[in-house]
Amino acid sequence: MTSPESTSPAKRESRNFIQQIIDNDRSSGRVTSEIITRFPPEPNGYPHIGHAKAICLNFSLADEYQGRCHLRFDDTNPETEDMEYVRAMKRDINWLGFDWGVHEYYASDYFEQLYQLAVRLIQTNNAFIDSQTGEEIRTNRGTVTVAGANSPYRERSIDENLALFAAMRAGEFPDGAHVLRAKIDMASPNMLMRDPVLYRIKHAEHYRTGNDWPIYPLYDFAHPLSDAIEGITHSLCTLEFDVHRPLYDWLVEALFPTPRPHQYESARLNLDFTVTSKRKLLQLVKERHVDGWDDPRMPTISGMRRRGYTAESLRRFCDMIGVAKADNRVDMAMLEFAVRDDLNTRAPRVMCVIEPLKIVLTNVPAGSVEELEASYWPHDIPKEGSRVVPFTREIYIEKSDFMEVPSKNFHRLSPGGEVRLRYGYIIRCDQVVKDSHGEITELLCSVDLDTKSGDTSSRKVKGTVHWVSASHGVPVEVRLYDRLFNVADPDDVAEGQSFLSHLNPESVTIMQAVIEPAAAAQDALDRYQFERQGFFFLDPNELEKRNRVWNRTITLRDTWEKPKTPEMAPVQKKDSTPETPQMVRDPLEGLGPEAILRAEWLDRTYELGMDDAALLATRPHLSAFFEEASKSAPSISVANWIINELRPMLPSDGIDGFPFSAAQFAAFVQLQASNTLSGRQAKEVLIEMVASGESAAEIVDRLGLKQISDESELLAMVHEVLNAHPDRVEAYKGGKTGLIGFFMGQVMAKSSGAANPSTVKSLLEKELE
RNA sequence: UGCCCUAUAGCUCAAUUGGCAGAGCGUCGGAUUCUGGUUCCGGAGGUUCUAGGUUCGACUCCUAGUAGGGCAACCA
Repeated sequence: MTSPESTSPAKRESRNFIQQIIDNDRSSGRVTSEIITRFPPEPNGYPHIGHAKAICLNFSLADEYQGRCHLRFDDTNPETEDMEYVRAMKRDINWLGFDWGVHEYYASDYFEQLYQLAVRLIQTNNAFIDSQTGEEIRTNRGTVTVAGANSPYRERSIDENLALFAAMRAGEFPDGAHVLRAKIDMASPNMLMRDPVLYRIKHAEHYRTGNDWPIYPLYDFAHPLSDAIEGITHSLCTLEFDVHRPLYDWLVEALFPTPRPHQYESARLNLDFTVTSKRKLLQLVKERHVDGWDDPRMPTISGMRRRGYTAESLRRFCDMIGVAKADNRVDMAMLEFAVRDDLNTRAPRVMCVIEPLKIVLTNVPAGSVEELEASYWPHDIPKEGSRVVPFTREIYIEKSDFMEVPSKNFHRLSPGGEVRLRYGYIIRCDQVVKDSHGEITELLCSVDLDTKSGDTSSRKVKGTVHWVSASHGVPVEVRLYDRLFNVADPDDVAEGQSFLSHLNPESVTIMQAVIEPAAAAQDALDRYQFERQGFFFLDPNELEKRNRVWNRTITLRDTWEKPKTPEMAPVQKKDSTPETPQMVRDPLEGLGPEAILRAEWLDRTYELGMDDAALLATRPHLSAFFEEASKSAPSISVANWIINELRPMLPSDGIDGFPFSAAQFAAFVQLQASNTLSGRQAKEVLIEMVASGESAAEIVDRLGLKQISDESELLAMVHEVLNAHPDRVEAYKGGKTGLIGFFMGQVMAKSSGAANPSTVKSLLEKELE
């Protein structure tokens, strides 16, 4: 600790809250085995970007800790599930680049085991067969504000329950006749704990177990127990399952020994301009608003793959957005960045004109074909390879690269203007040819033959455009995709409206383009950047039908002439709504008459202030302790220490008693009030007192604690700290006075918290003059 | 109206657990460029939801509020 370098350790890589939990579990010994996570989809739909987040989370975490991640299909509902979805899920996880190895599981494989666990729950009187109708169960569950009522069948004998459950399993009852319920608490404020249903009768064919089972477990039963069966250590799910956690723990604790799995919840992903609810995606497909689950506009993994997104970019995106518990809505720009960044170094460049405008190069002889060499890669990407581009008298350029009346800053072609043909020559527009309607049909241009590409002495022009030979170019279909919805949050709709009303009618545009021959050849790749246009991917579905159709994966970033939104000028500050002036709150509000009297008395007698007085007045166990301790220590200090420090250390607010007497506590407060201990040391002592019940004096003695107030001793430390950080001293003198906190922290650390802070502060201020 | 979760830059997240409020994306400006791409450099952007309190020091602890989200399927 003496070397100055050691005081500024390399900045630690930031850890999300789940990584922190796992780190803790390992260092505290809660988990001694390897880390085992799981990804548990229900096979009832195609995986989408939200699944991708969960897949990346679970598999990456397992990878990071050299554990493993199971793939488990949560297939306990026979009515919605299908093998098709299992296949899609497995294919997409693999495509994303993750491998579950041999650890492929199905909740349906546990049906027998789960059944036996349910029997055990009945045997231990933790579950019963309820014969109420679904309607009755619902009404008797109560509401969020009123407690439910026990089922009349709740006290059936264990034997009767066992017999009934066996008969259910044997298929002797019709759907809905009985259910198995956990016996927990119909008055619980958590609705999930009001005797939740564990098993229901359902005579339905399951896609894997066929008609073997007339009863099926529910998620709340199957999920935690499947986790326990597989030895999952960390079971991650989305936020809305947080209310299920007590039930998860209840079941696992009732049926499994330690170590048990634990559930942790994080926020689901919301992405701008799209929807991810399974119901809505299904509706888009069924009502043919899109072309199927893998329509390139869909946020499904298969859709994004077909559009040309890469697995790497999706993984990168998931990494970028992180994991937290706050509801979120991720900016599309984040995804687009990840995609472009990956594609930039991955996709060779070719030229394709999407909206052709014919150009006749008047000084190029008809029939001449010059073969121009063109690199597949720009100068800044260290990859090799090139192709030949035919240059002929008639070529196409992009319609938008010509303006008859150029706007300011337009530096492409205009009458009399010049532009460079990429990999070719500089041309000048000599004449604009129009038809009888005044529509431009072609441009007559002349080539400056001294300006061939690669000629370093060649002069420079502002603009460079892509082009394709009219005679050698190949016609090809391209599909340009835009966002599926035209508002950021399609779910945000007025009463009676559907998210469909926000569908973007122009989310796809089909164009007949002309592409350079190299990219249309048999040995051409399936992914290119069309220069100045974007990244394109050969549609795999069309390719199977022997059609070459290019999907635009994403445009290039375009910083030219952004349409400025009208209200751009004054940056809208978020409304801080100071409309309602903060009311001066009465701390006594809501208190009973005797509590008010008591609070007023406490305030008067001890000069506590009404806030603290009210708090103590409503907590008799605290105020008794306070009054007793106040006999031998300053009352305000006692109150502050009780309210701010002691109380949060005690379980259930200290209502179950204190680990020491009020007199002992007073002695402790006195130690600090008399300046024997610094505030920091005092906190340390208090923690020890709560943990061990030792007296403050004993702890102070044992740990050798004593506040350092001696100025010369402190000054030495101050000098040491300042000398160790000349750069920061400089910064401080330059006006960065917030650094006083840094210096304070350094001195406090050096003295192990023993330094008298006010003395240190004044010394520091004096030294830094 | 009960219980639970959440709130830090425009967006998504950090802040070594009480000690310099930072990063990526976006945005704006400049340099480079035969892609208005890329790359490089720089700037702006903060009442850490609010109001009190504890502390030498609070995003972090205490009190009271506010706002958003979740929970009352025999779905997952």
